[in-house]
Amino acid sequence: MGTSSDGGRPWQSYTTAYTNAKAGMDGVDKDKVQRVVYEMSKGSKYFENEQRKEAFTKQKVEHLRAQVVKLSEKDILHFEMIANKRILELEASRDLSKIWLHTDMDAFYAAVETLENPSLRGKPMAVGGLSMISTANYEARKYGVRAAMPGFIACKLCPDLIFVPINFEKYMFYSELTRKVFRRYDPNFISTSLDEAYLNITEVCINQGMSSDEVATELRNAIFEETGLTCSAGVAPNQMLAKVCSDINKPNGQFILPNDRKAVMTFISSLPIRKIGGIGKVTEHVLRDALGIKTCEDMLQECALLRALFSSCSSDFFLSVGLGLGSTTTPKQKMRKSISNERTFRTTKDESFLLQQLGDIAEALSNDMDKECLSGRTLTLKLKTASFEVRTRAVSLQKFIHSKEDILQFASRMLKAELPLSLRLIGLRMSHFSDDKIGTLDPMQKTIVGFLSSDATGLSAMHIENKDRPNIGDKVEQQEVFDFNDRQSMQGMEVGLPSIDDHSGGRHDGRSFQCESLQSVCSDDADGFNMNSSCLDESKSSISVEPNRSMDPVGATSTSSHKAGLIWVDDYICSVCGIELPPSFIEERQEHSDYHLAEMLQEEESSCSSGQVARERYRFMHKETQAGESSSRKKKQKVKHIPIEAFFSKQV
DNA sequence: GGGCCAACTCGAG
DNA sequence: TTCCACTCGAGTTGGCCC
Repeated sequence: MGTSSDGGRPWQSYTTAYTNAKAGMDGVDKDKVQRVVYEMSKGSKYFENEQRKEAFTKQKVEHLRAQVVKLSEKDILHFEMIANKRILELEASRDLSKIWLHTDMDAFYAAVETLENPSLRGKPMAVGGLSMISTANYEARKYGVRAAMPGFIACKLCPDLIFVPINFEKYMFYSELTRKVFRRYDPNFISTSLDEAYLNITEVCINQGMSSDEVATELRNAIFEETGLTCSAGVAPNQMLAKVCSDINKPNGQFILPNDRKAVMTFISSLPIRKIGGIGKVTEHVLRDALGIKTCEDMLQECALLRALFSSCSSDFFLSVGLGLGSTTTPKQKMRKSISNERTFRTTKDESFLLQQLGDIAEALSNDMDKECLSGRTLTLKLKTASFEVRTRAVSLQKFIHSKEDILQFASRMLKAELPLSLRLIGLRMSHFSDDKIGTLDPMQKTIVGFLSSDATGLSAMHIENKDRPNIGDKVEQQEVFDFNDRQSMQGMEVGLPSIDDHSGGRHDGRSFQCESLQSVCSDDADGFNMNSSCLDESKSSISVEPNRSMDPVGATSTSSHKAGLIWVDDYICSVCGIELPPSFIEERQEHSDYHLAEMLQEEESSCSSGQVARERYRFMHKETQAGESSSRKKKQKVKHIPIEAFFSKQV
């Protein structure tokens, strides 16, 4: 982003959610749009935050590249064999018997506003405000104006742009009209938003003796007659492809992909991965720059790398994309999982103002919950600082709440624990709803939180007011001493293979563990949060060691190889747990061996009366290898399995 | 080993 | 002059506990 390598055109590398092409933007001078966006953004806090985020993505890319370099030819062949086997399995699951139709209303909000106010017709118009645009009509898109773009930037691109405020009631009314039409074709249609839906039109095609092309035309005509609005449609053998197809002939058009394997594979071969739902800016960047994957076909070409570097569920998703596979079933009715309310305001550190905002948000959230008869027990506070850094703090309660008073009580505690802080956004989210809607069940009856808590008011997992000593639940306070960005930047790399970079003991919770153990190690210090680093390192393993005991390193090493009994079956598979690691991943294999050694020592410890020898041996080995922290990750990877249908948002 | 938890990222519309 | 939203779902992690 704006480096010396950009040839004096730094805006070309500044990409946002709104600098990519969208329907109706084919003739737009992309370079000009990017330059304007860049010029209006550079130097701002927002811009700086975007730079930080991009730096983290680049770290991910570099990490993956390093892993690729380490793979030997033998490794590649090995993973290619596994990937090819998986491709055959996925291919066998291909279902070409269903016909799915995806509809997408054309510039929905803008079209509704124009329908109700015809004087807007033919003029560039956007729904939203100076801070953010929700959608823009096709006249505005010719200037590069589009959804998710700040209004003040849109004004620069199109000085004559007309702004219309959002009116959700109107959009919901028209959305319901479209749904009445959808029901005629598929009573169980899947609505993904006010203006999009998936319909299984298999039966309609068979029963009415119509082609999918004819059904799509008829449906679009019906929607126009009922609403006066146009929409686009895509037809394909599955939902993923139908969604891609509906974008091809936008606006007011349709595209039919036949239920034929050859047609699907031809269609998918040159399709950019960014067109696939679930692959966004970050994933595209990582796959392109680390593995050279640009099209869906590339996913199959690089199947060995995908299998080697990502978890099985991630690589399954990528391979499915390469094969043009997607969901062909209608899921059961989904229940709401959370409800939230947030608002942005002018950056301030005025405590009374922030608490006033919090009260308003709590009231709005409570009203929204009452409308849906919801009552929840997990309350999450979201904060956005002046530098656009987002923080969240959550509390799980002993009772289900929904009233403004209850919400505000717990939200205020969390907010006050963070102040003083300069903020630009506050949000509240409620989750873990009661089954009986607004109810009085005791949710903590079988949970450990209630066991830990002595707080009769309901605050259990947090101990905000207790600043005197560290506590397992003191996540809010411990956050203060932890640079979460550093940790988070590496988080996405920990897929498929254990990370060699992370010996820190984990994230915030890892630190909280360290702080807790310091209570015994550094008991002289009244304030558990001001430990120096050496003290933290010392406490890492949370073991107190008697100084006079000694350990024979040779003996310890031989125990490692002998008693853990770890061999690599077929050069790749751990004989103890079955996890797969290529021979060239020397450090990772060493970590893995250490993990099993630690396991073995733990067993030894439990059968030994004092356990001291085993602990010291472990401590010695741990220090020698600088490893052992990623062991639980390996365990998780081994057992984790997510069905392909459920995996529609990837993790990288 | 598995469920739960808190804090976080990513993506969508 | 104005200066980058809001809502929701789904995934990850390490730690805790039974």
